[in-house]
Amino acid sequence: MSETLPKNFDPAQVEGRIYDLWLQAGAFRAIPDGKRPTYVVMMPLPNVTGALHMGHAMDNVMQDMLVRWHRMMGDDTLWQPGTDHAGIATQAVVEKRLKELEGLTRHDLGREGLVARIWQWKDQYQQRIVSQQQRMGCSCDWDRQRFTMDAVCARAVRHAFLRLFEDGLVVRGKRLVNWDPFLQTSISDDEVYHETVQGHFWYLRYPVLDPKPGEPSHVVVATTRPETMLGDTAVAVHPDPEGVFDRLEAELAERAGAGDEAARAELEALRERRREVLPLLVKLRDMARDGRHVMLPLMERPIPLILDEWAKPELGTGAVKITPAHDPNDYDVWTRHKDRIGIINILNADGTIADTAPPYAGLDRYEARERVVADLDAAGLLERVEDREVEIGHSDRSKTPIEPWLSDQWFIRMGDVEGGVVMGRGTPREHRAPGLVQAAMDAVTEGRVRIHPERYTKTYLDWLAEKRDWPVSRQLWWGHRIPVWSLRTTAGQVEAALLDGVWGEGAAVRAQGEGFNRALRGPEDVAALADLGADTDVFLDVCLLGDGDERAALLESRGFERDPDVLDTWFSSALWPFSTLGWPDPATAPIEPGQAPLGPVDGHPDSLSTYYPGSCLVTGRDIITLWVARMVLSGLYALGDVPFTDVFIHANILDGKGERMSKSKGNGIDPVDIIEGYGADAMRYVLCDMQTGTQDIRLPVTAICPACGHHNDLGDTKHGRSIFTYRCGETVSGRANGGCGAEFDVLGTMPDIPAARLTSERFEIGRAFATKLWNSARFALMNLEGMAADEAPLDRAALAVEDRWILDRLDAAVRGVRAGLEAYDPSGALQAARDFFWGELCDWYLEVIKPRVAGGGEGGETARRVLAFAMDQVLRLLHPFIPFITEYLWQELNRVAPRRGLGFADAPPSEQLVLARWPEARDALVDPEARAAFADLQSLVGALREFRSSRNIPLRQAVDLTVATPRPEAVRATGAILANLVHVDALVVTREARARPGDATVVTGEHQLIVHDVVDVDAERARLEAELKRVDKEIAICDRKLGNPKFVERAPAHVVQQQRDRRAGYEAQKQRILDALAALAE
RNA sequence: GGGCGGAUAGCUCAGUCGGGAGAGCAGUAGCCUUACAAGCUACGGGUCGCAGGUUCGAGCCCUGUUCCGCCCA
Repeated sequence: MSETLPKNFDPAQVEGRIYDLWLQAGAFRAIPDGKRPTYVVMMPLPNVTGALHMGHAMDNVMQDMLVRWHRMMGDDTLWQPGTDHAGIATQAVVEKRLKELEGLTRHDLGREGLVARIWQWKDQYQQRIVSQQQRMGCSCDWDRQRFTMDAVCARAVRHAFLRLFEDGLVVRGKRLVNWDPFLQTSISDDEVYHETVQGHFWYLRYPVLDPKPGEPSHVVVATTRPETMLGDTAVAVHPDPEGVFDRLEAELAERAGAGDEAARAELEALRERRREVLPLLVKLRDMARDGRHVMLPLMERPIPLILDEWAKPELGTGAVKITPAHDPNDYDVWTRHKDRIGIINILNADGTIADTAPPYAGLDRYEARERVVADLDAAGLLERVEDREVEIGHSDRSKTPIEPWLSDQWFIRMGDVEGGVVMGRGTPREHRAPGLVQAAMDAVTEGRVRIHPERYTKTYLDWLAEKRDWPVSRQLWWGHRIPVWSLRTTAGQVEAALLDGVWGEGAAVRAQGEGFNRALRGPEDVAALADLGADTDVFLDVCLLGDGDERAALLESRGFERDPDVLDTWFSSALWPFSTLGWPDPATAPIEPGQAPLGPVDGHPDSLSTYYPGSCLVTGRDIITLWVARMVLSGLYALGDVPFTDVFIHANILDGKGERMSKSKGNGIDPVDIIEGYGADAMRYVLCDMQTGTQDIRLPVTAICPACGHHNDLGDTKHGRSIFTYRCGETVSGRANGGCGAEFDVLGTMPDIPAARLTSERFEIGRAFATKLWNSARFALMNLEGMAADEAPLDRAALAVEDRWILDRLDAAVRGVRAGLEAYDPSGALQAARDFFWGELCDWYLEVIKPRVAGGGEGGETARRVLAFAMDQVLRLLHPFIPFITEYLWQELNRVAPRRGLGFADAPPSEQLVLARWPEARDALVDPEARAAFADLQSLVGALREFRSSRNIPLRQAVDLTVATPRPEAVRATGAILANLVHVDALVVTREARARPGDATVVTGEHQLIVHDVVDVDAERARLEAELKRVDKEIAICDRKLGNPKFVERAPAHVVQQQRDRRAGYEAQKQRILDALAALAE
């Protein structure tokens, strides 16, 4: 027996070599052949802000698992890699570094200079990301790598934008946006997070103008942001305060009547409040009806009292100040009262007060707040101040408070459009949909896109159902610049000459303004603008397709200006499933040298028609609204078809405390650290094993002290100077654990404190599994060395019962793995593979065949054939989960036993496992008889092991055994195995047997084992009596059920029968135990 | 405020059709049994969050409730 494998598996030794092998074999390349079914996964492009963390590792491993599985099933498989430019996030990171390292701002560098810097950053991180993915084993087609701002994607962006523009789906407008005064850009709702902070509620007194007798001298309004009063244009009260109180009281009374104590208390409070404020609110309502005004203090501006349901009689003072330009709700009020009230923007882009509020102009908003409060107080107009918790929206990008702000923005119309929207124009699938969002909703409700787990369908539909317009402009320099040239003018000044030379292919012209948005297709449409009235404000907007279009210069010479903004990153991400494939024309896609061609080549069809629509999108649930929905509607709009048929939502990665893992929180683990500590396969194994479909994944984080190497559980380690540093060995729980006391940092950004590597001991499970696989393969290879190279069909009649059994179990595993993968249940799939490999192949089959393979002869040869086959199948089944070690062992197996088919079950050879055929379920392997025989054997072995253990009889000490069983032939057939596994000397198998003095009796299932000459009467009696008690308990449970007439009457017959059989079995066991006790007494 | 998840062994999690609660890790005891001590064998360990209900029978179905997490407003 020669050693064919090193004794220990060293992942670092093999992973790089194996990955190179795959690359050299071109195993990951997608080459359209127009024949095989395709399987396409579009990588949720990681952004180039920074390196990948475990969350990305999860996402990538799930994709690789699916992709490798489908590749082995013979599909023409494409896993499309790439990265995202992530507008705000990346620009913010680069700007921050610029400031920190060089003390420069973006304005010092200028637009081009900053963008050049960001490209450098992108190059660096893209490389890092790709290397991380390769370390994980990702089987992407690297020859097709894309970046959302590369030439291929940029062209798609321009085409998509132009088409939307032509269709009137790109609209400009002043809208209230979430403004980040720090980054000076608007951000989407998705980029805002809310934080509850201690704030105040200021009660302000606005003097009533010319109060009549009986009227109040002031109206009191409450606000959490007093500086916004500078932009107030009205005070609103409810049009029917009595009605509101009546309705609320009725509701509460009903709940109180039903015994709800809280409702009773609320009702009391409400009645009290009604007595206090209702008369005043009624008076104010009447004053509002009368068209009365109040004086806005400090600004000395009269503003009207208006009636609007937004004013809640039950809240605050019942009267509410209206600041349309700085509050979304007030903005809505304004839209309802446009004719009577104004809208005044009091903030500059940087968060200082604008010159629309002269006394405070130039002050920062927070300084202004203090001044306004002080001035009101001095004027006797500050009634009181309450402490109060307030929710403040923060920018996820800059972590600073955002302001609702009125600004010029571009939007994509998401809702239904009169006449509908043409989807997939110019494609065979061209059709009309009511609107973009509706199309995306229909795709899911009609099952053309299926979301797994299914419950996330609701998340998707609920979000889309709001049909909100999509704000797509970002006041940034990094991104796809909006290709629109605009001229602000009036209808009377528009002349056709302005657009001379602009009409034609690749350009679209629209005129937009208050209440209109017209397509201009030629000079006659320009002339028709006259009907708007000469003084009407008009934006002439020209969208150009080409980057180098000389019409741009022409327009600029006529006073048009290019929009300075860039598109929201998600705009280009939404096109990812087809922009990467060369849409709109793969044949002319501007790919880089060395990349896979996208157009038709040598009779191969083009990539776009081959790989669109794709198959599965794999991502986390937070991306459902941001991205999945937008990809679906973009795909439908551009190509008339969905971008994928399935969406697999996987778990998020949390730390030991259940907090989401992230680099910036200091609990983020770099997958490369795990790979270096445990191996890529170990990492992948654990991630797959923990992906169960319901739970997020908790990984207790361990920091390795850079000073002494001690492992610190971050959930139980004391902080150092900051929340990102810890002290080695100092525990919160007070447990001493032998650390060195040195302080370390977990972010890697503290200049004077060494950084700790973060890891998680949870991955030991994966390493243990890899080791087990390694060792079992070593055993197999040792025994297979010198095996015949031919593949003559194996004589089925020569199969031993254990051979038939293991093949039966293998077939069950093949079915189980497939079922798990098909159900997007990686944990279940892996469990099926593991239970077979470890629990059946290693624990039983390998042990059982040892004497056969050692002894040689025909039986040994058969065992070797079955062993080779089983290992072959195990490696295939495990490959999608743990690709490196399986591929390595496959190479070894190929060397030692190149042919592994059995004749009645084939194992098609393949040089590389990555391209080997996936095992199919085979009815020929199903063998219930062998399964039953082996179940008996396992039961007997288990019983004897337990007996040996309880009586401290070591395995080296042989025993003589008589087995009494209702199936003596079957048990006799496995007798040699039994004897070998549990060291039995003389074995007798009969139908009935009686213990002799000095014997011990063990009862298991239907069998009775009599172990001879192991005299220890007291121990034996104690053991039997314990057994008797246990069996009596079981009988009692059965009796309780069977004694219940309702059970016997109503439960299904088979359940009742099962209970009776069970009772009979225990009764028989009891009798044997009693006999044994009696024999003991003799 | 609305929606979705979770709560099962010390820890991390499974639990399919409603019909005797499982795995891994940790723990205890014993094993260098000719692949594997990162292993093998055996054992101990559970009021299935709480309260009701449906049912012959509930971890599973229904209602309510507490706590935790996420999403939306």
